[in-house]
Amino acid sequence: MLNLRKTLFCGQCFRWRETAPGIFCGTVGNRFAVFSQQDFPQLSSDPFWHHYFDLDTDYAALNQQLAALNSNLQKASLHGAGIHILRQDPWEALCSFILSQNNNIPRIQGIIGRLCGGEENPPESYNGFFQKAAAYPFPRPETLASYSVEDLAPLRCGFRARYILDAARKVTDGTVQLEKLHTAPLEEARASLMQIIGVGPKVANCTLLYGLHRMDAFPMDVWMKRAMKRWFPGTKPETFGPAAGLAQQYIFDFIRNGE
DNA sequence: CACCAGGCTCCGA
DNA sequence: TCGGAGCATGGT
Repeated sequence: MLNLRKTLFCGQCFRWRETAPGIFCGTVGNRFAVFSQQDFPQLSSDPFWHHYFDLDTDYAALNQQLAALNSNLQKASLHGAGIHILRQDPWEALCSFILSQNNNIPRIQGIIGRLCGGEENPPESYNGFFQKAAAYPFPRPETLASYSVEDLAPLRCGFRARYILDAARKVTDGTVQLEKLHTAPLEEARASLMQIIGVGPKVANCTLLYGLHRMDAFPMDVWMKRAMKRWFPGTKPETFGPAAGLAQQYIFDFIRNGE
């Protein structure tokens, strides 16, 4: 059973807000939504949200596979049960994780909110719940490609501004073809993304996992290195198999909220 | 005031 | 190829 709060706030996406206890507001594509946990399973009948929340994937089966590999991973997967890997827009995921580097989640949310315009232009209210969830679509790469670093100054994203612009240009001119990365070999897809200034292995892997639903991608960072050393000494990411990305998300969530 | 934040680039050995 | 400073900004 999908857990909305865990799924939306485990660090895989940045445009949702819990505007009141149990009330989640966010924008996906050009749809602004207000959900609560009770909206499931009714939500699953809507094809758009069904796809976004990845309701066709058998997470129970994946959990069992992961839990069987290692007792520590079993703990992490129990703690993370209910997390789904969202099917986010590749471009939005790429931008989000470029902005996430050397940054923290609240500030990432703020920057992305400003990038989408919702922080400066909030609708008057939405069922009384609206606070600062950005009810505006994520800007397209063609739009951002026409901007300059100075134009992005109001975002206050610092040195990441030129990275965003380089990403926008390379996606717009076809240097990086995001849709092709769905089926490209993992290493090839990673190398393609790393043509972008400011995109290293971590950002590339996060883009693949969260933006292209490449469950085989394993974002390795300082957190994960620490976790691997502590809980899985001598283990390599490949050990986690085709659901390595999901394992990574469980472990990340476990470090943040469990442990 | 120091330190940190889901890293990456650049530079020097 | 490897290690470490520097990077802009905001929060604690």
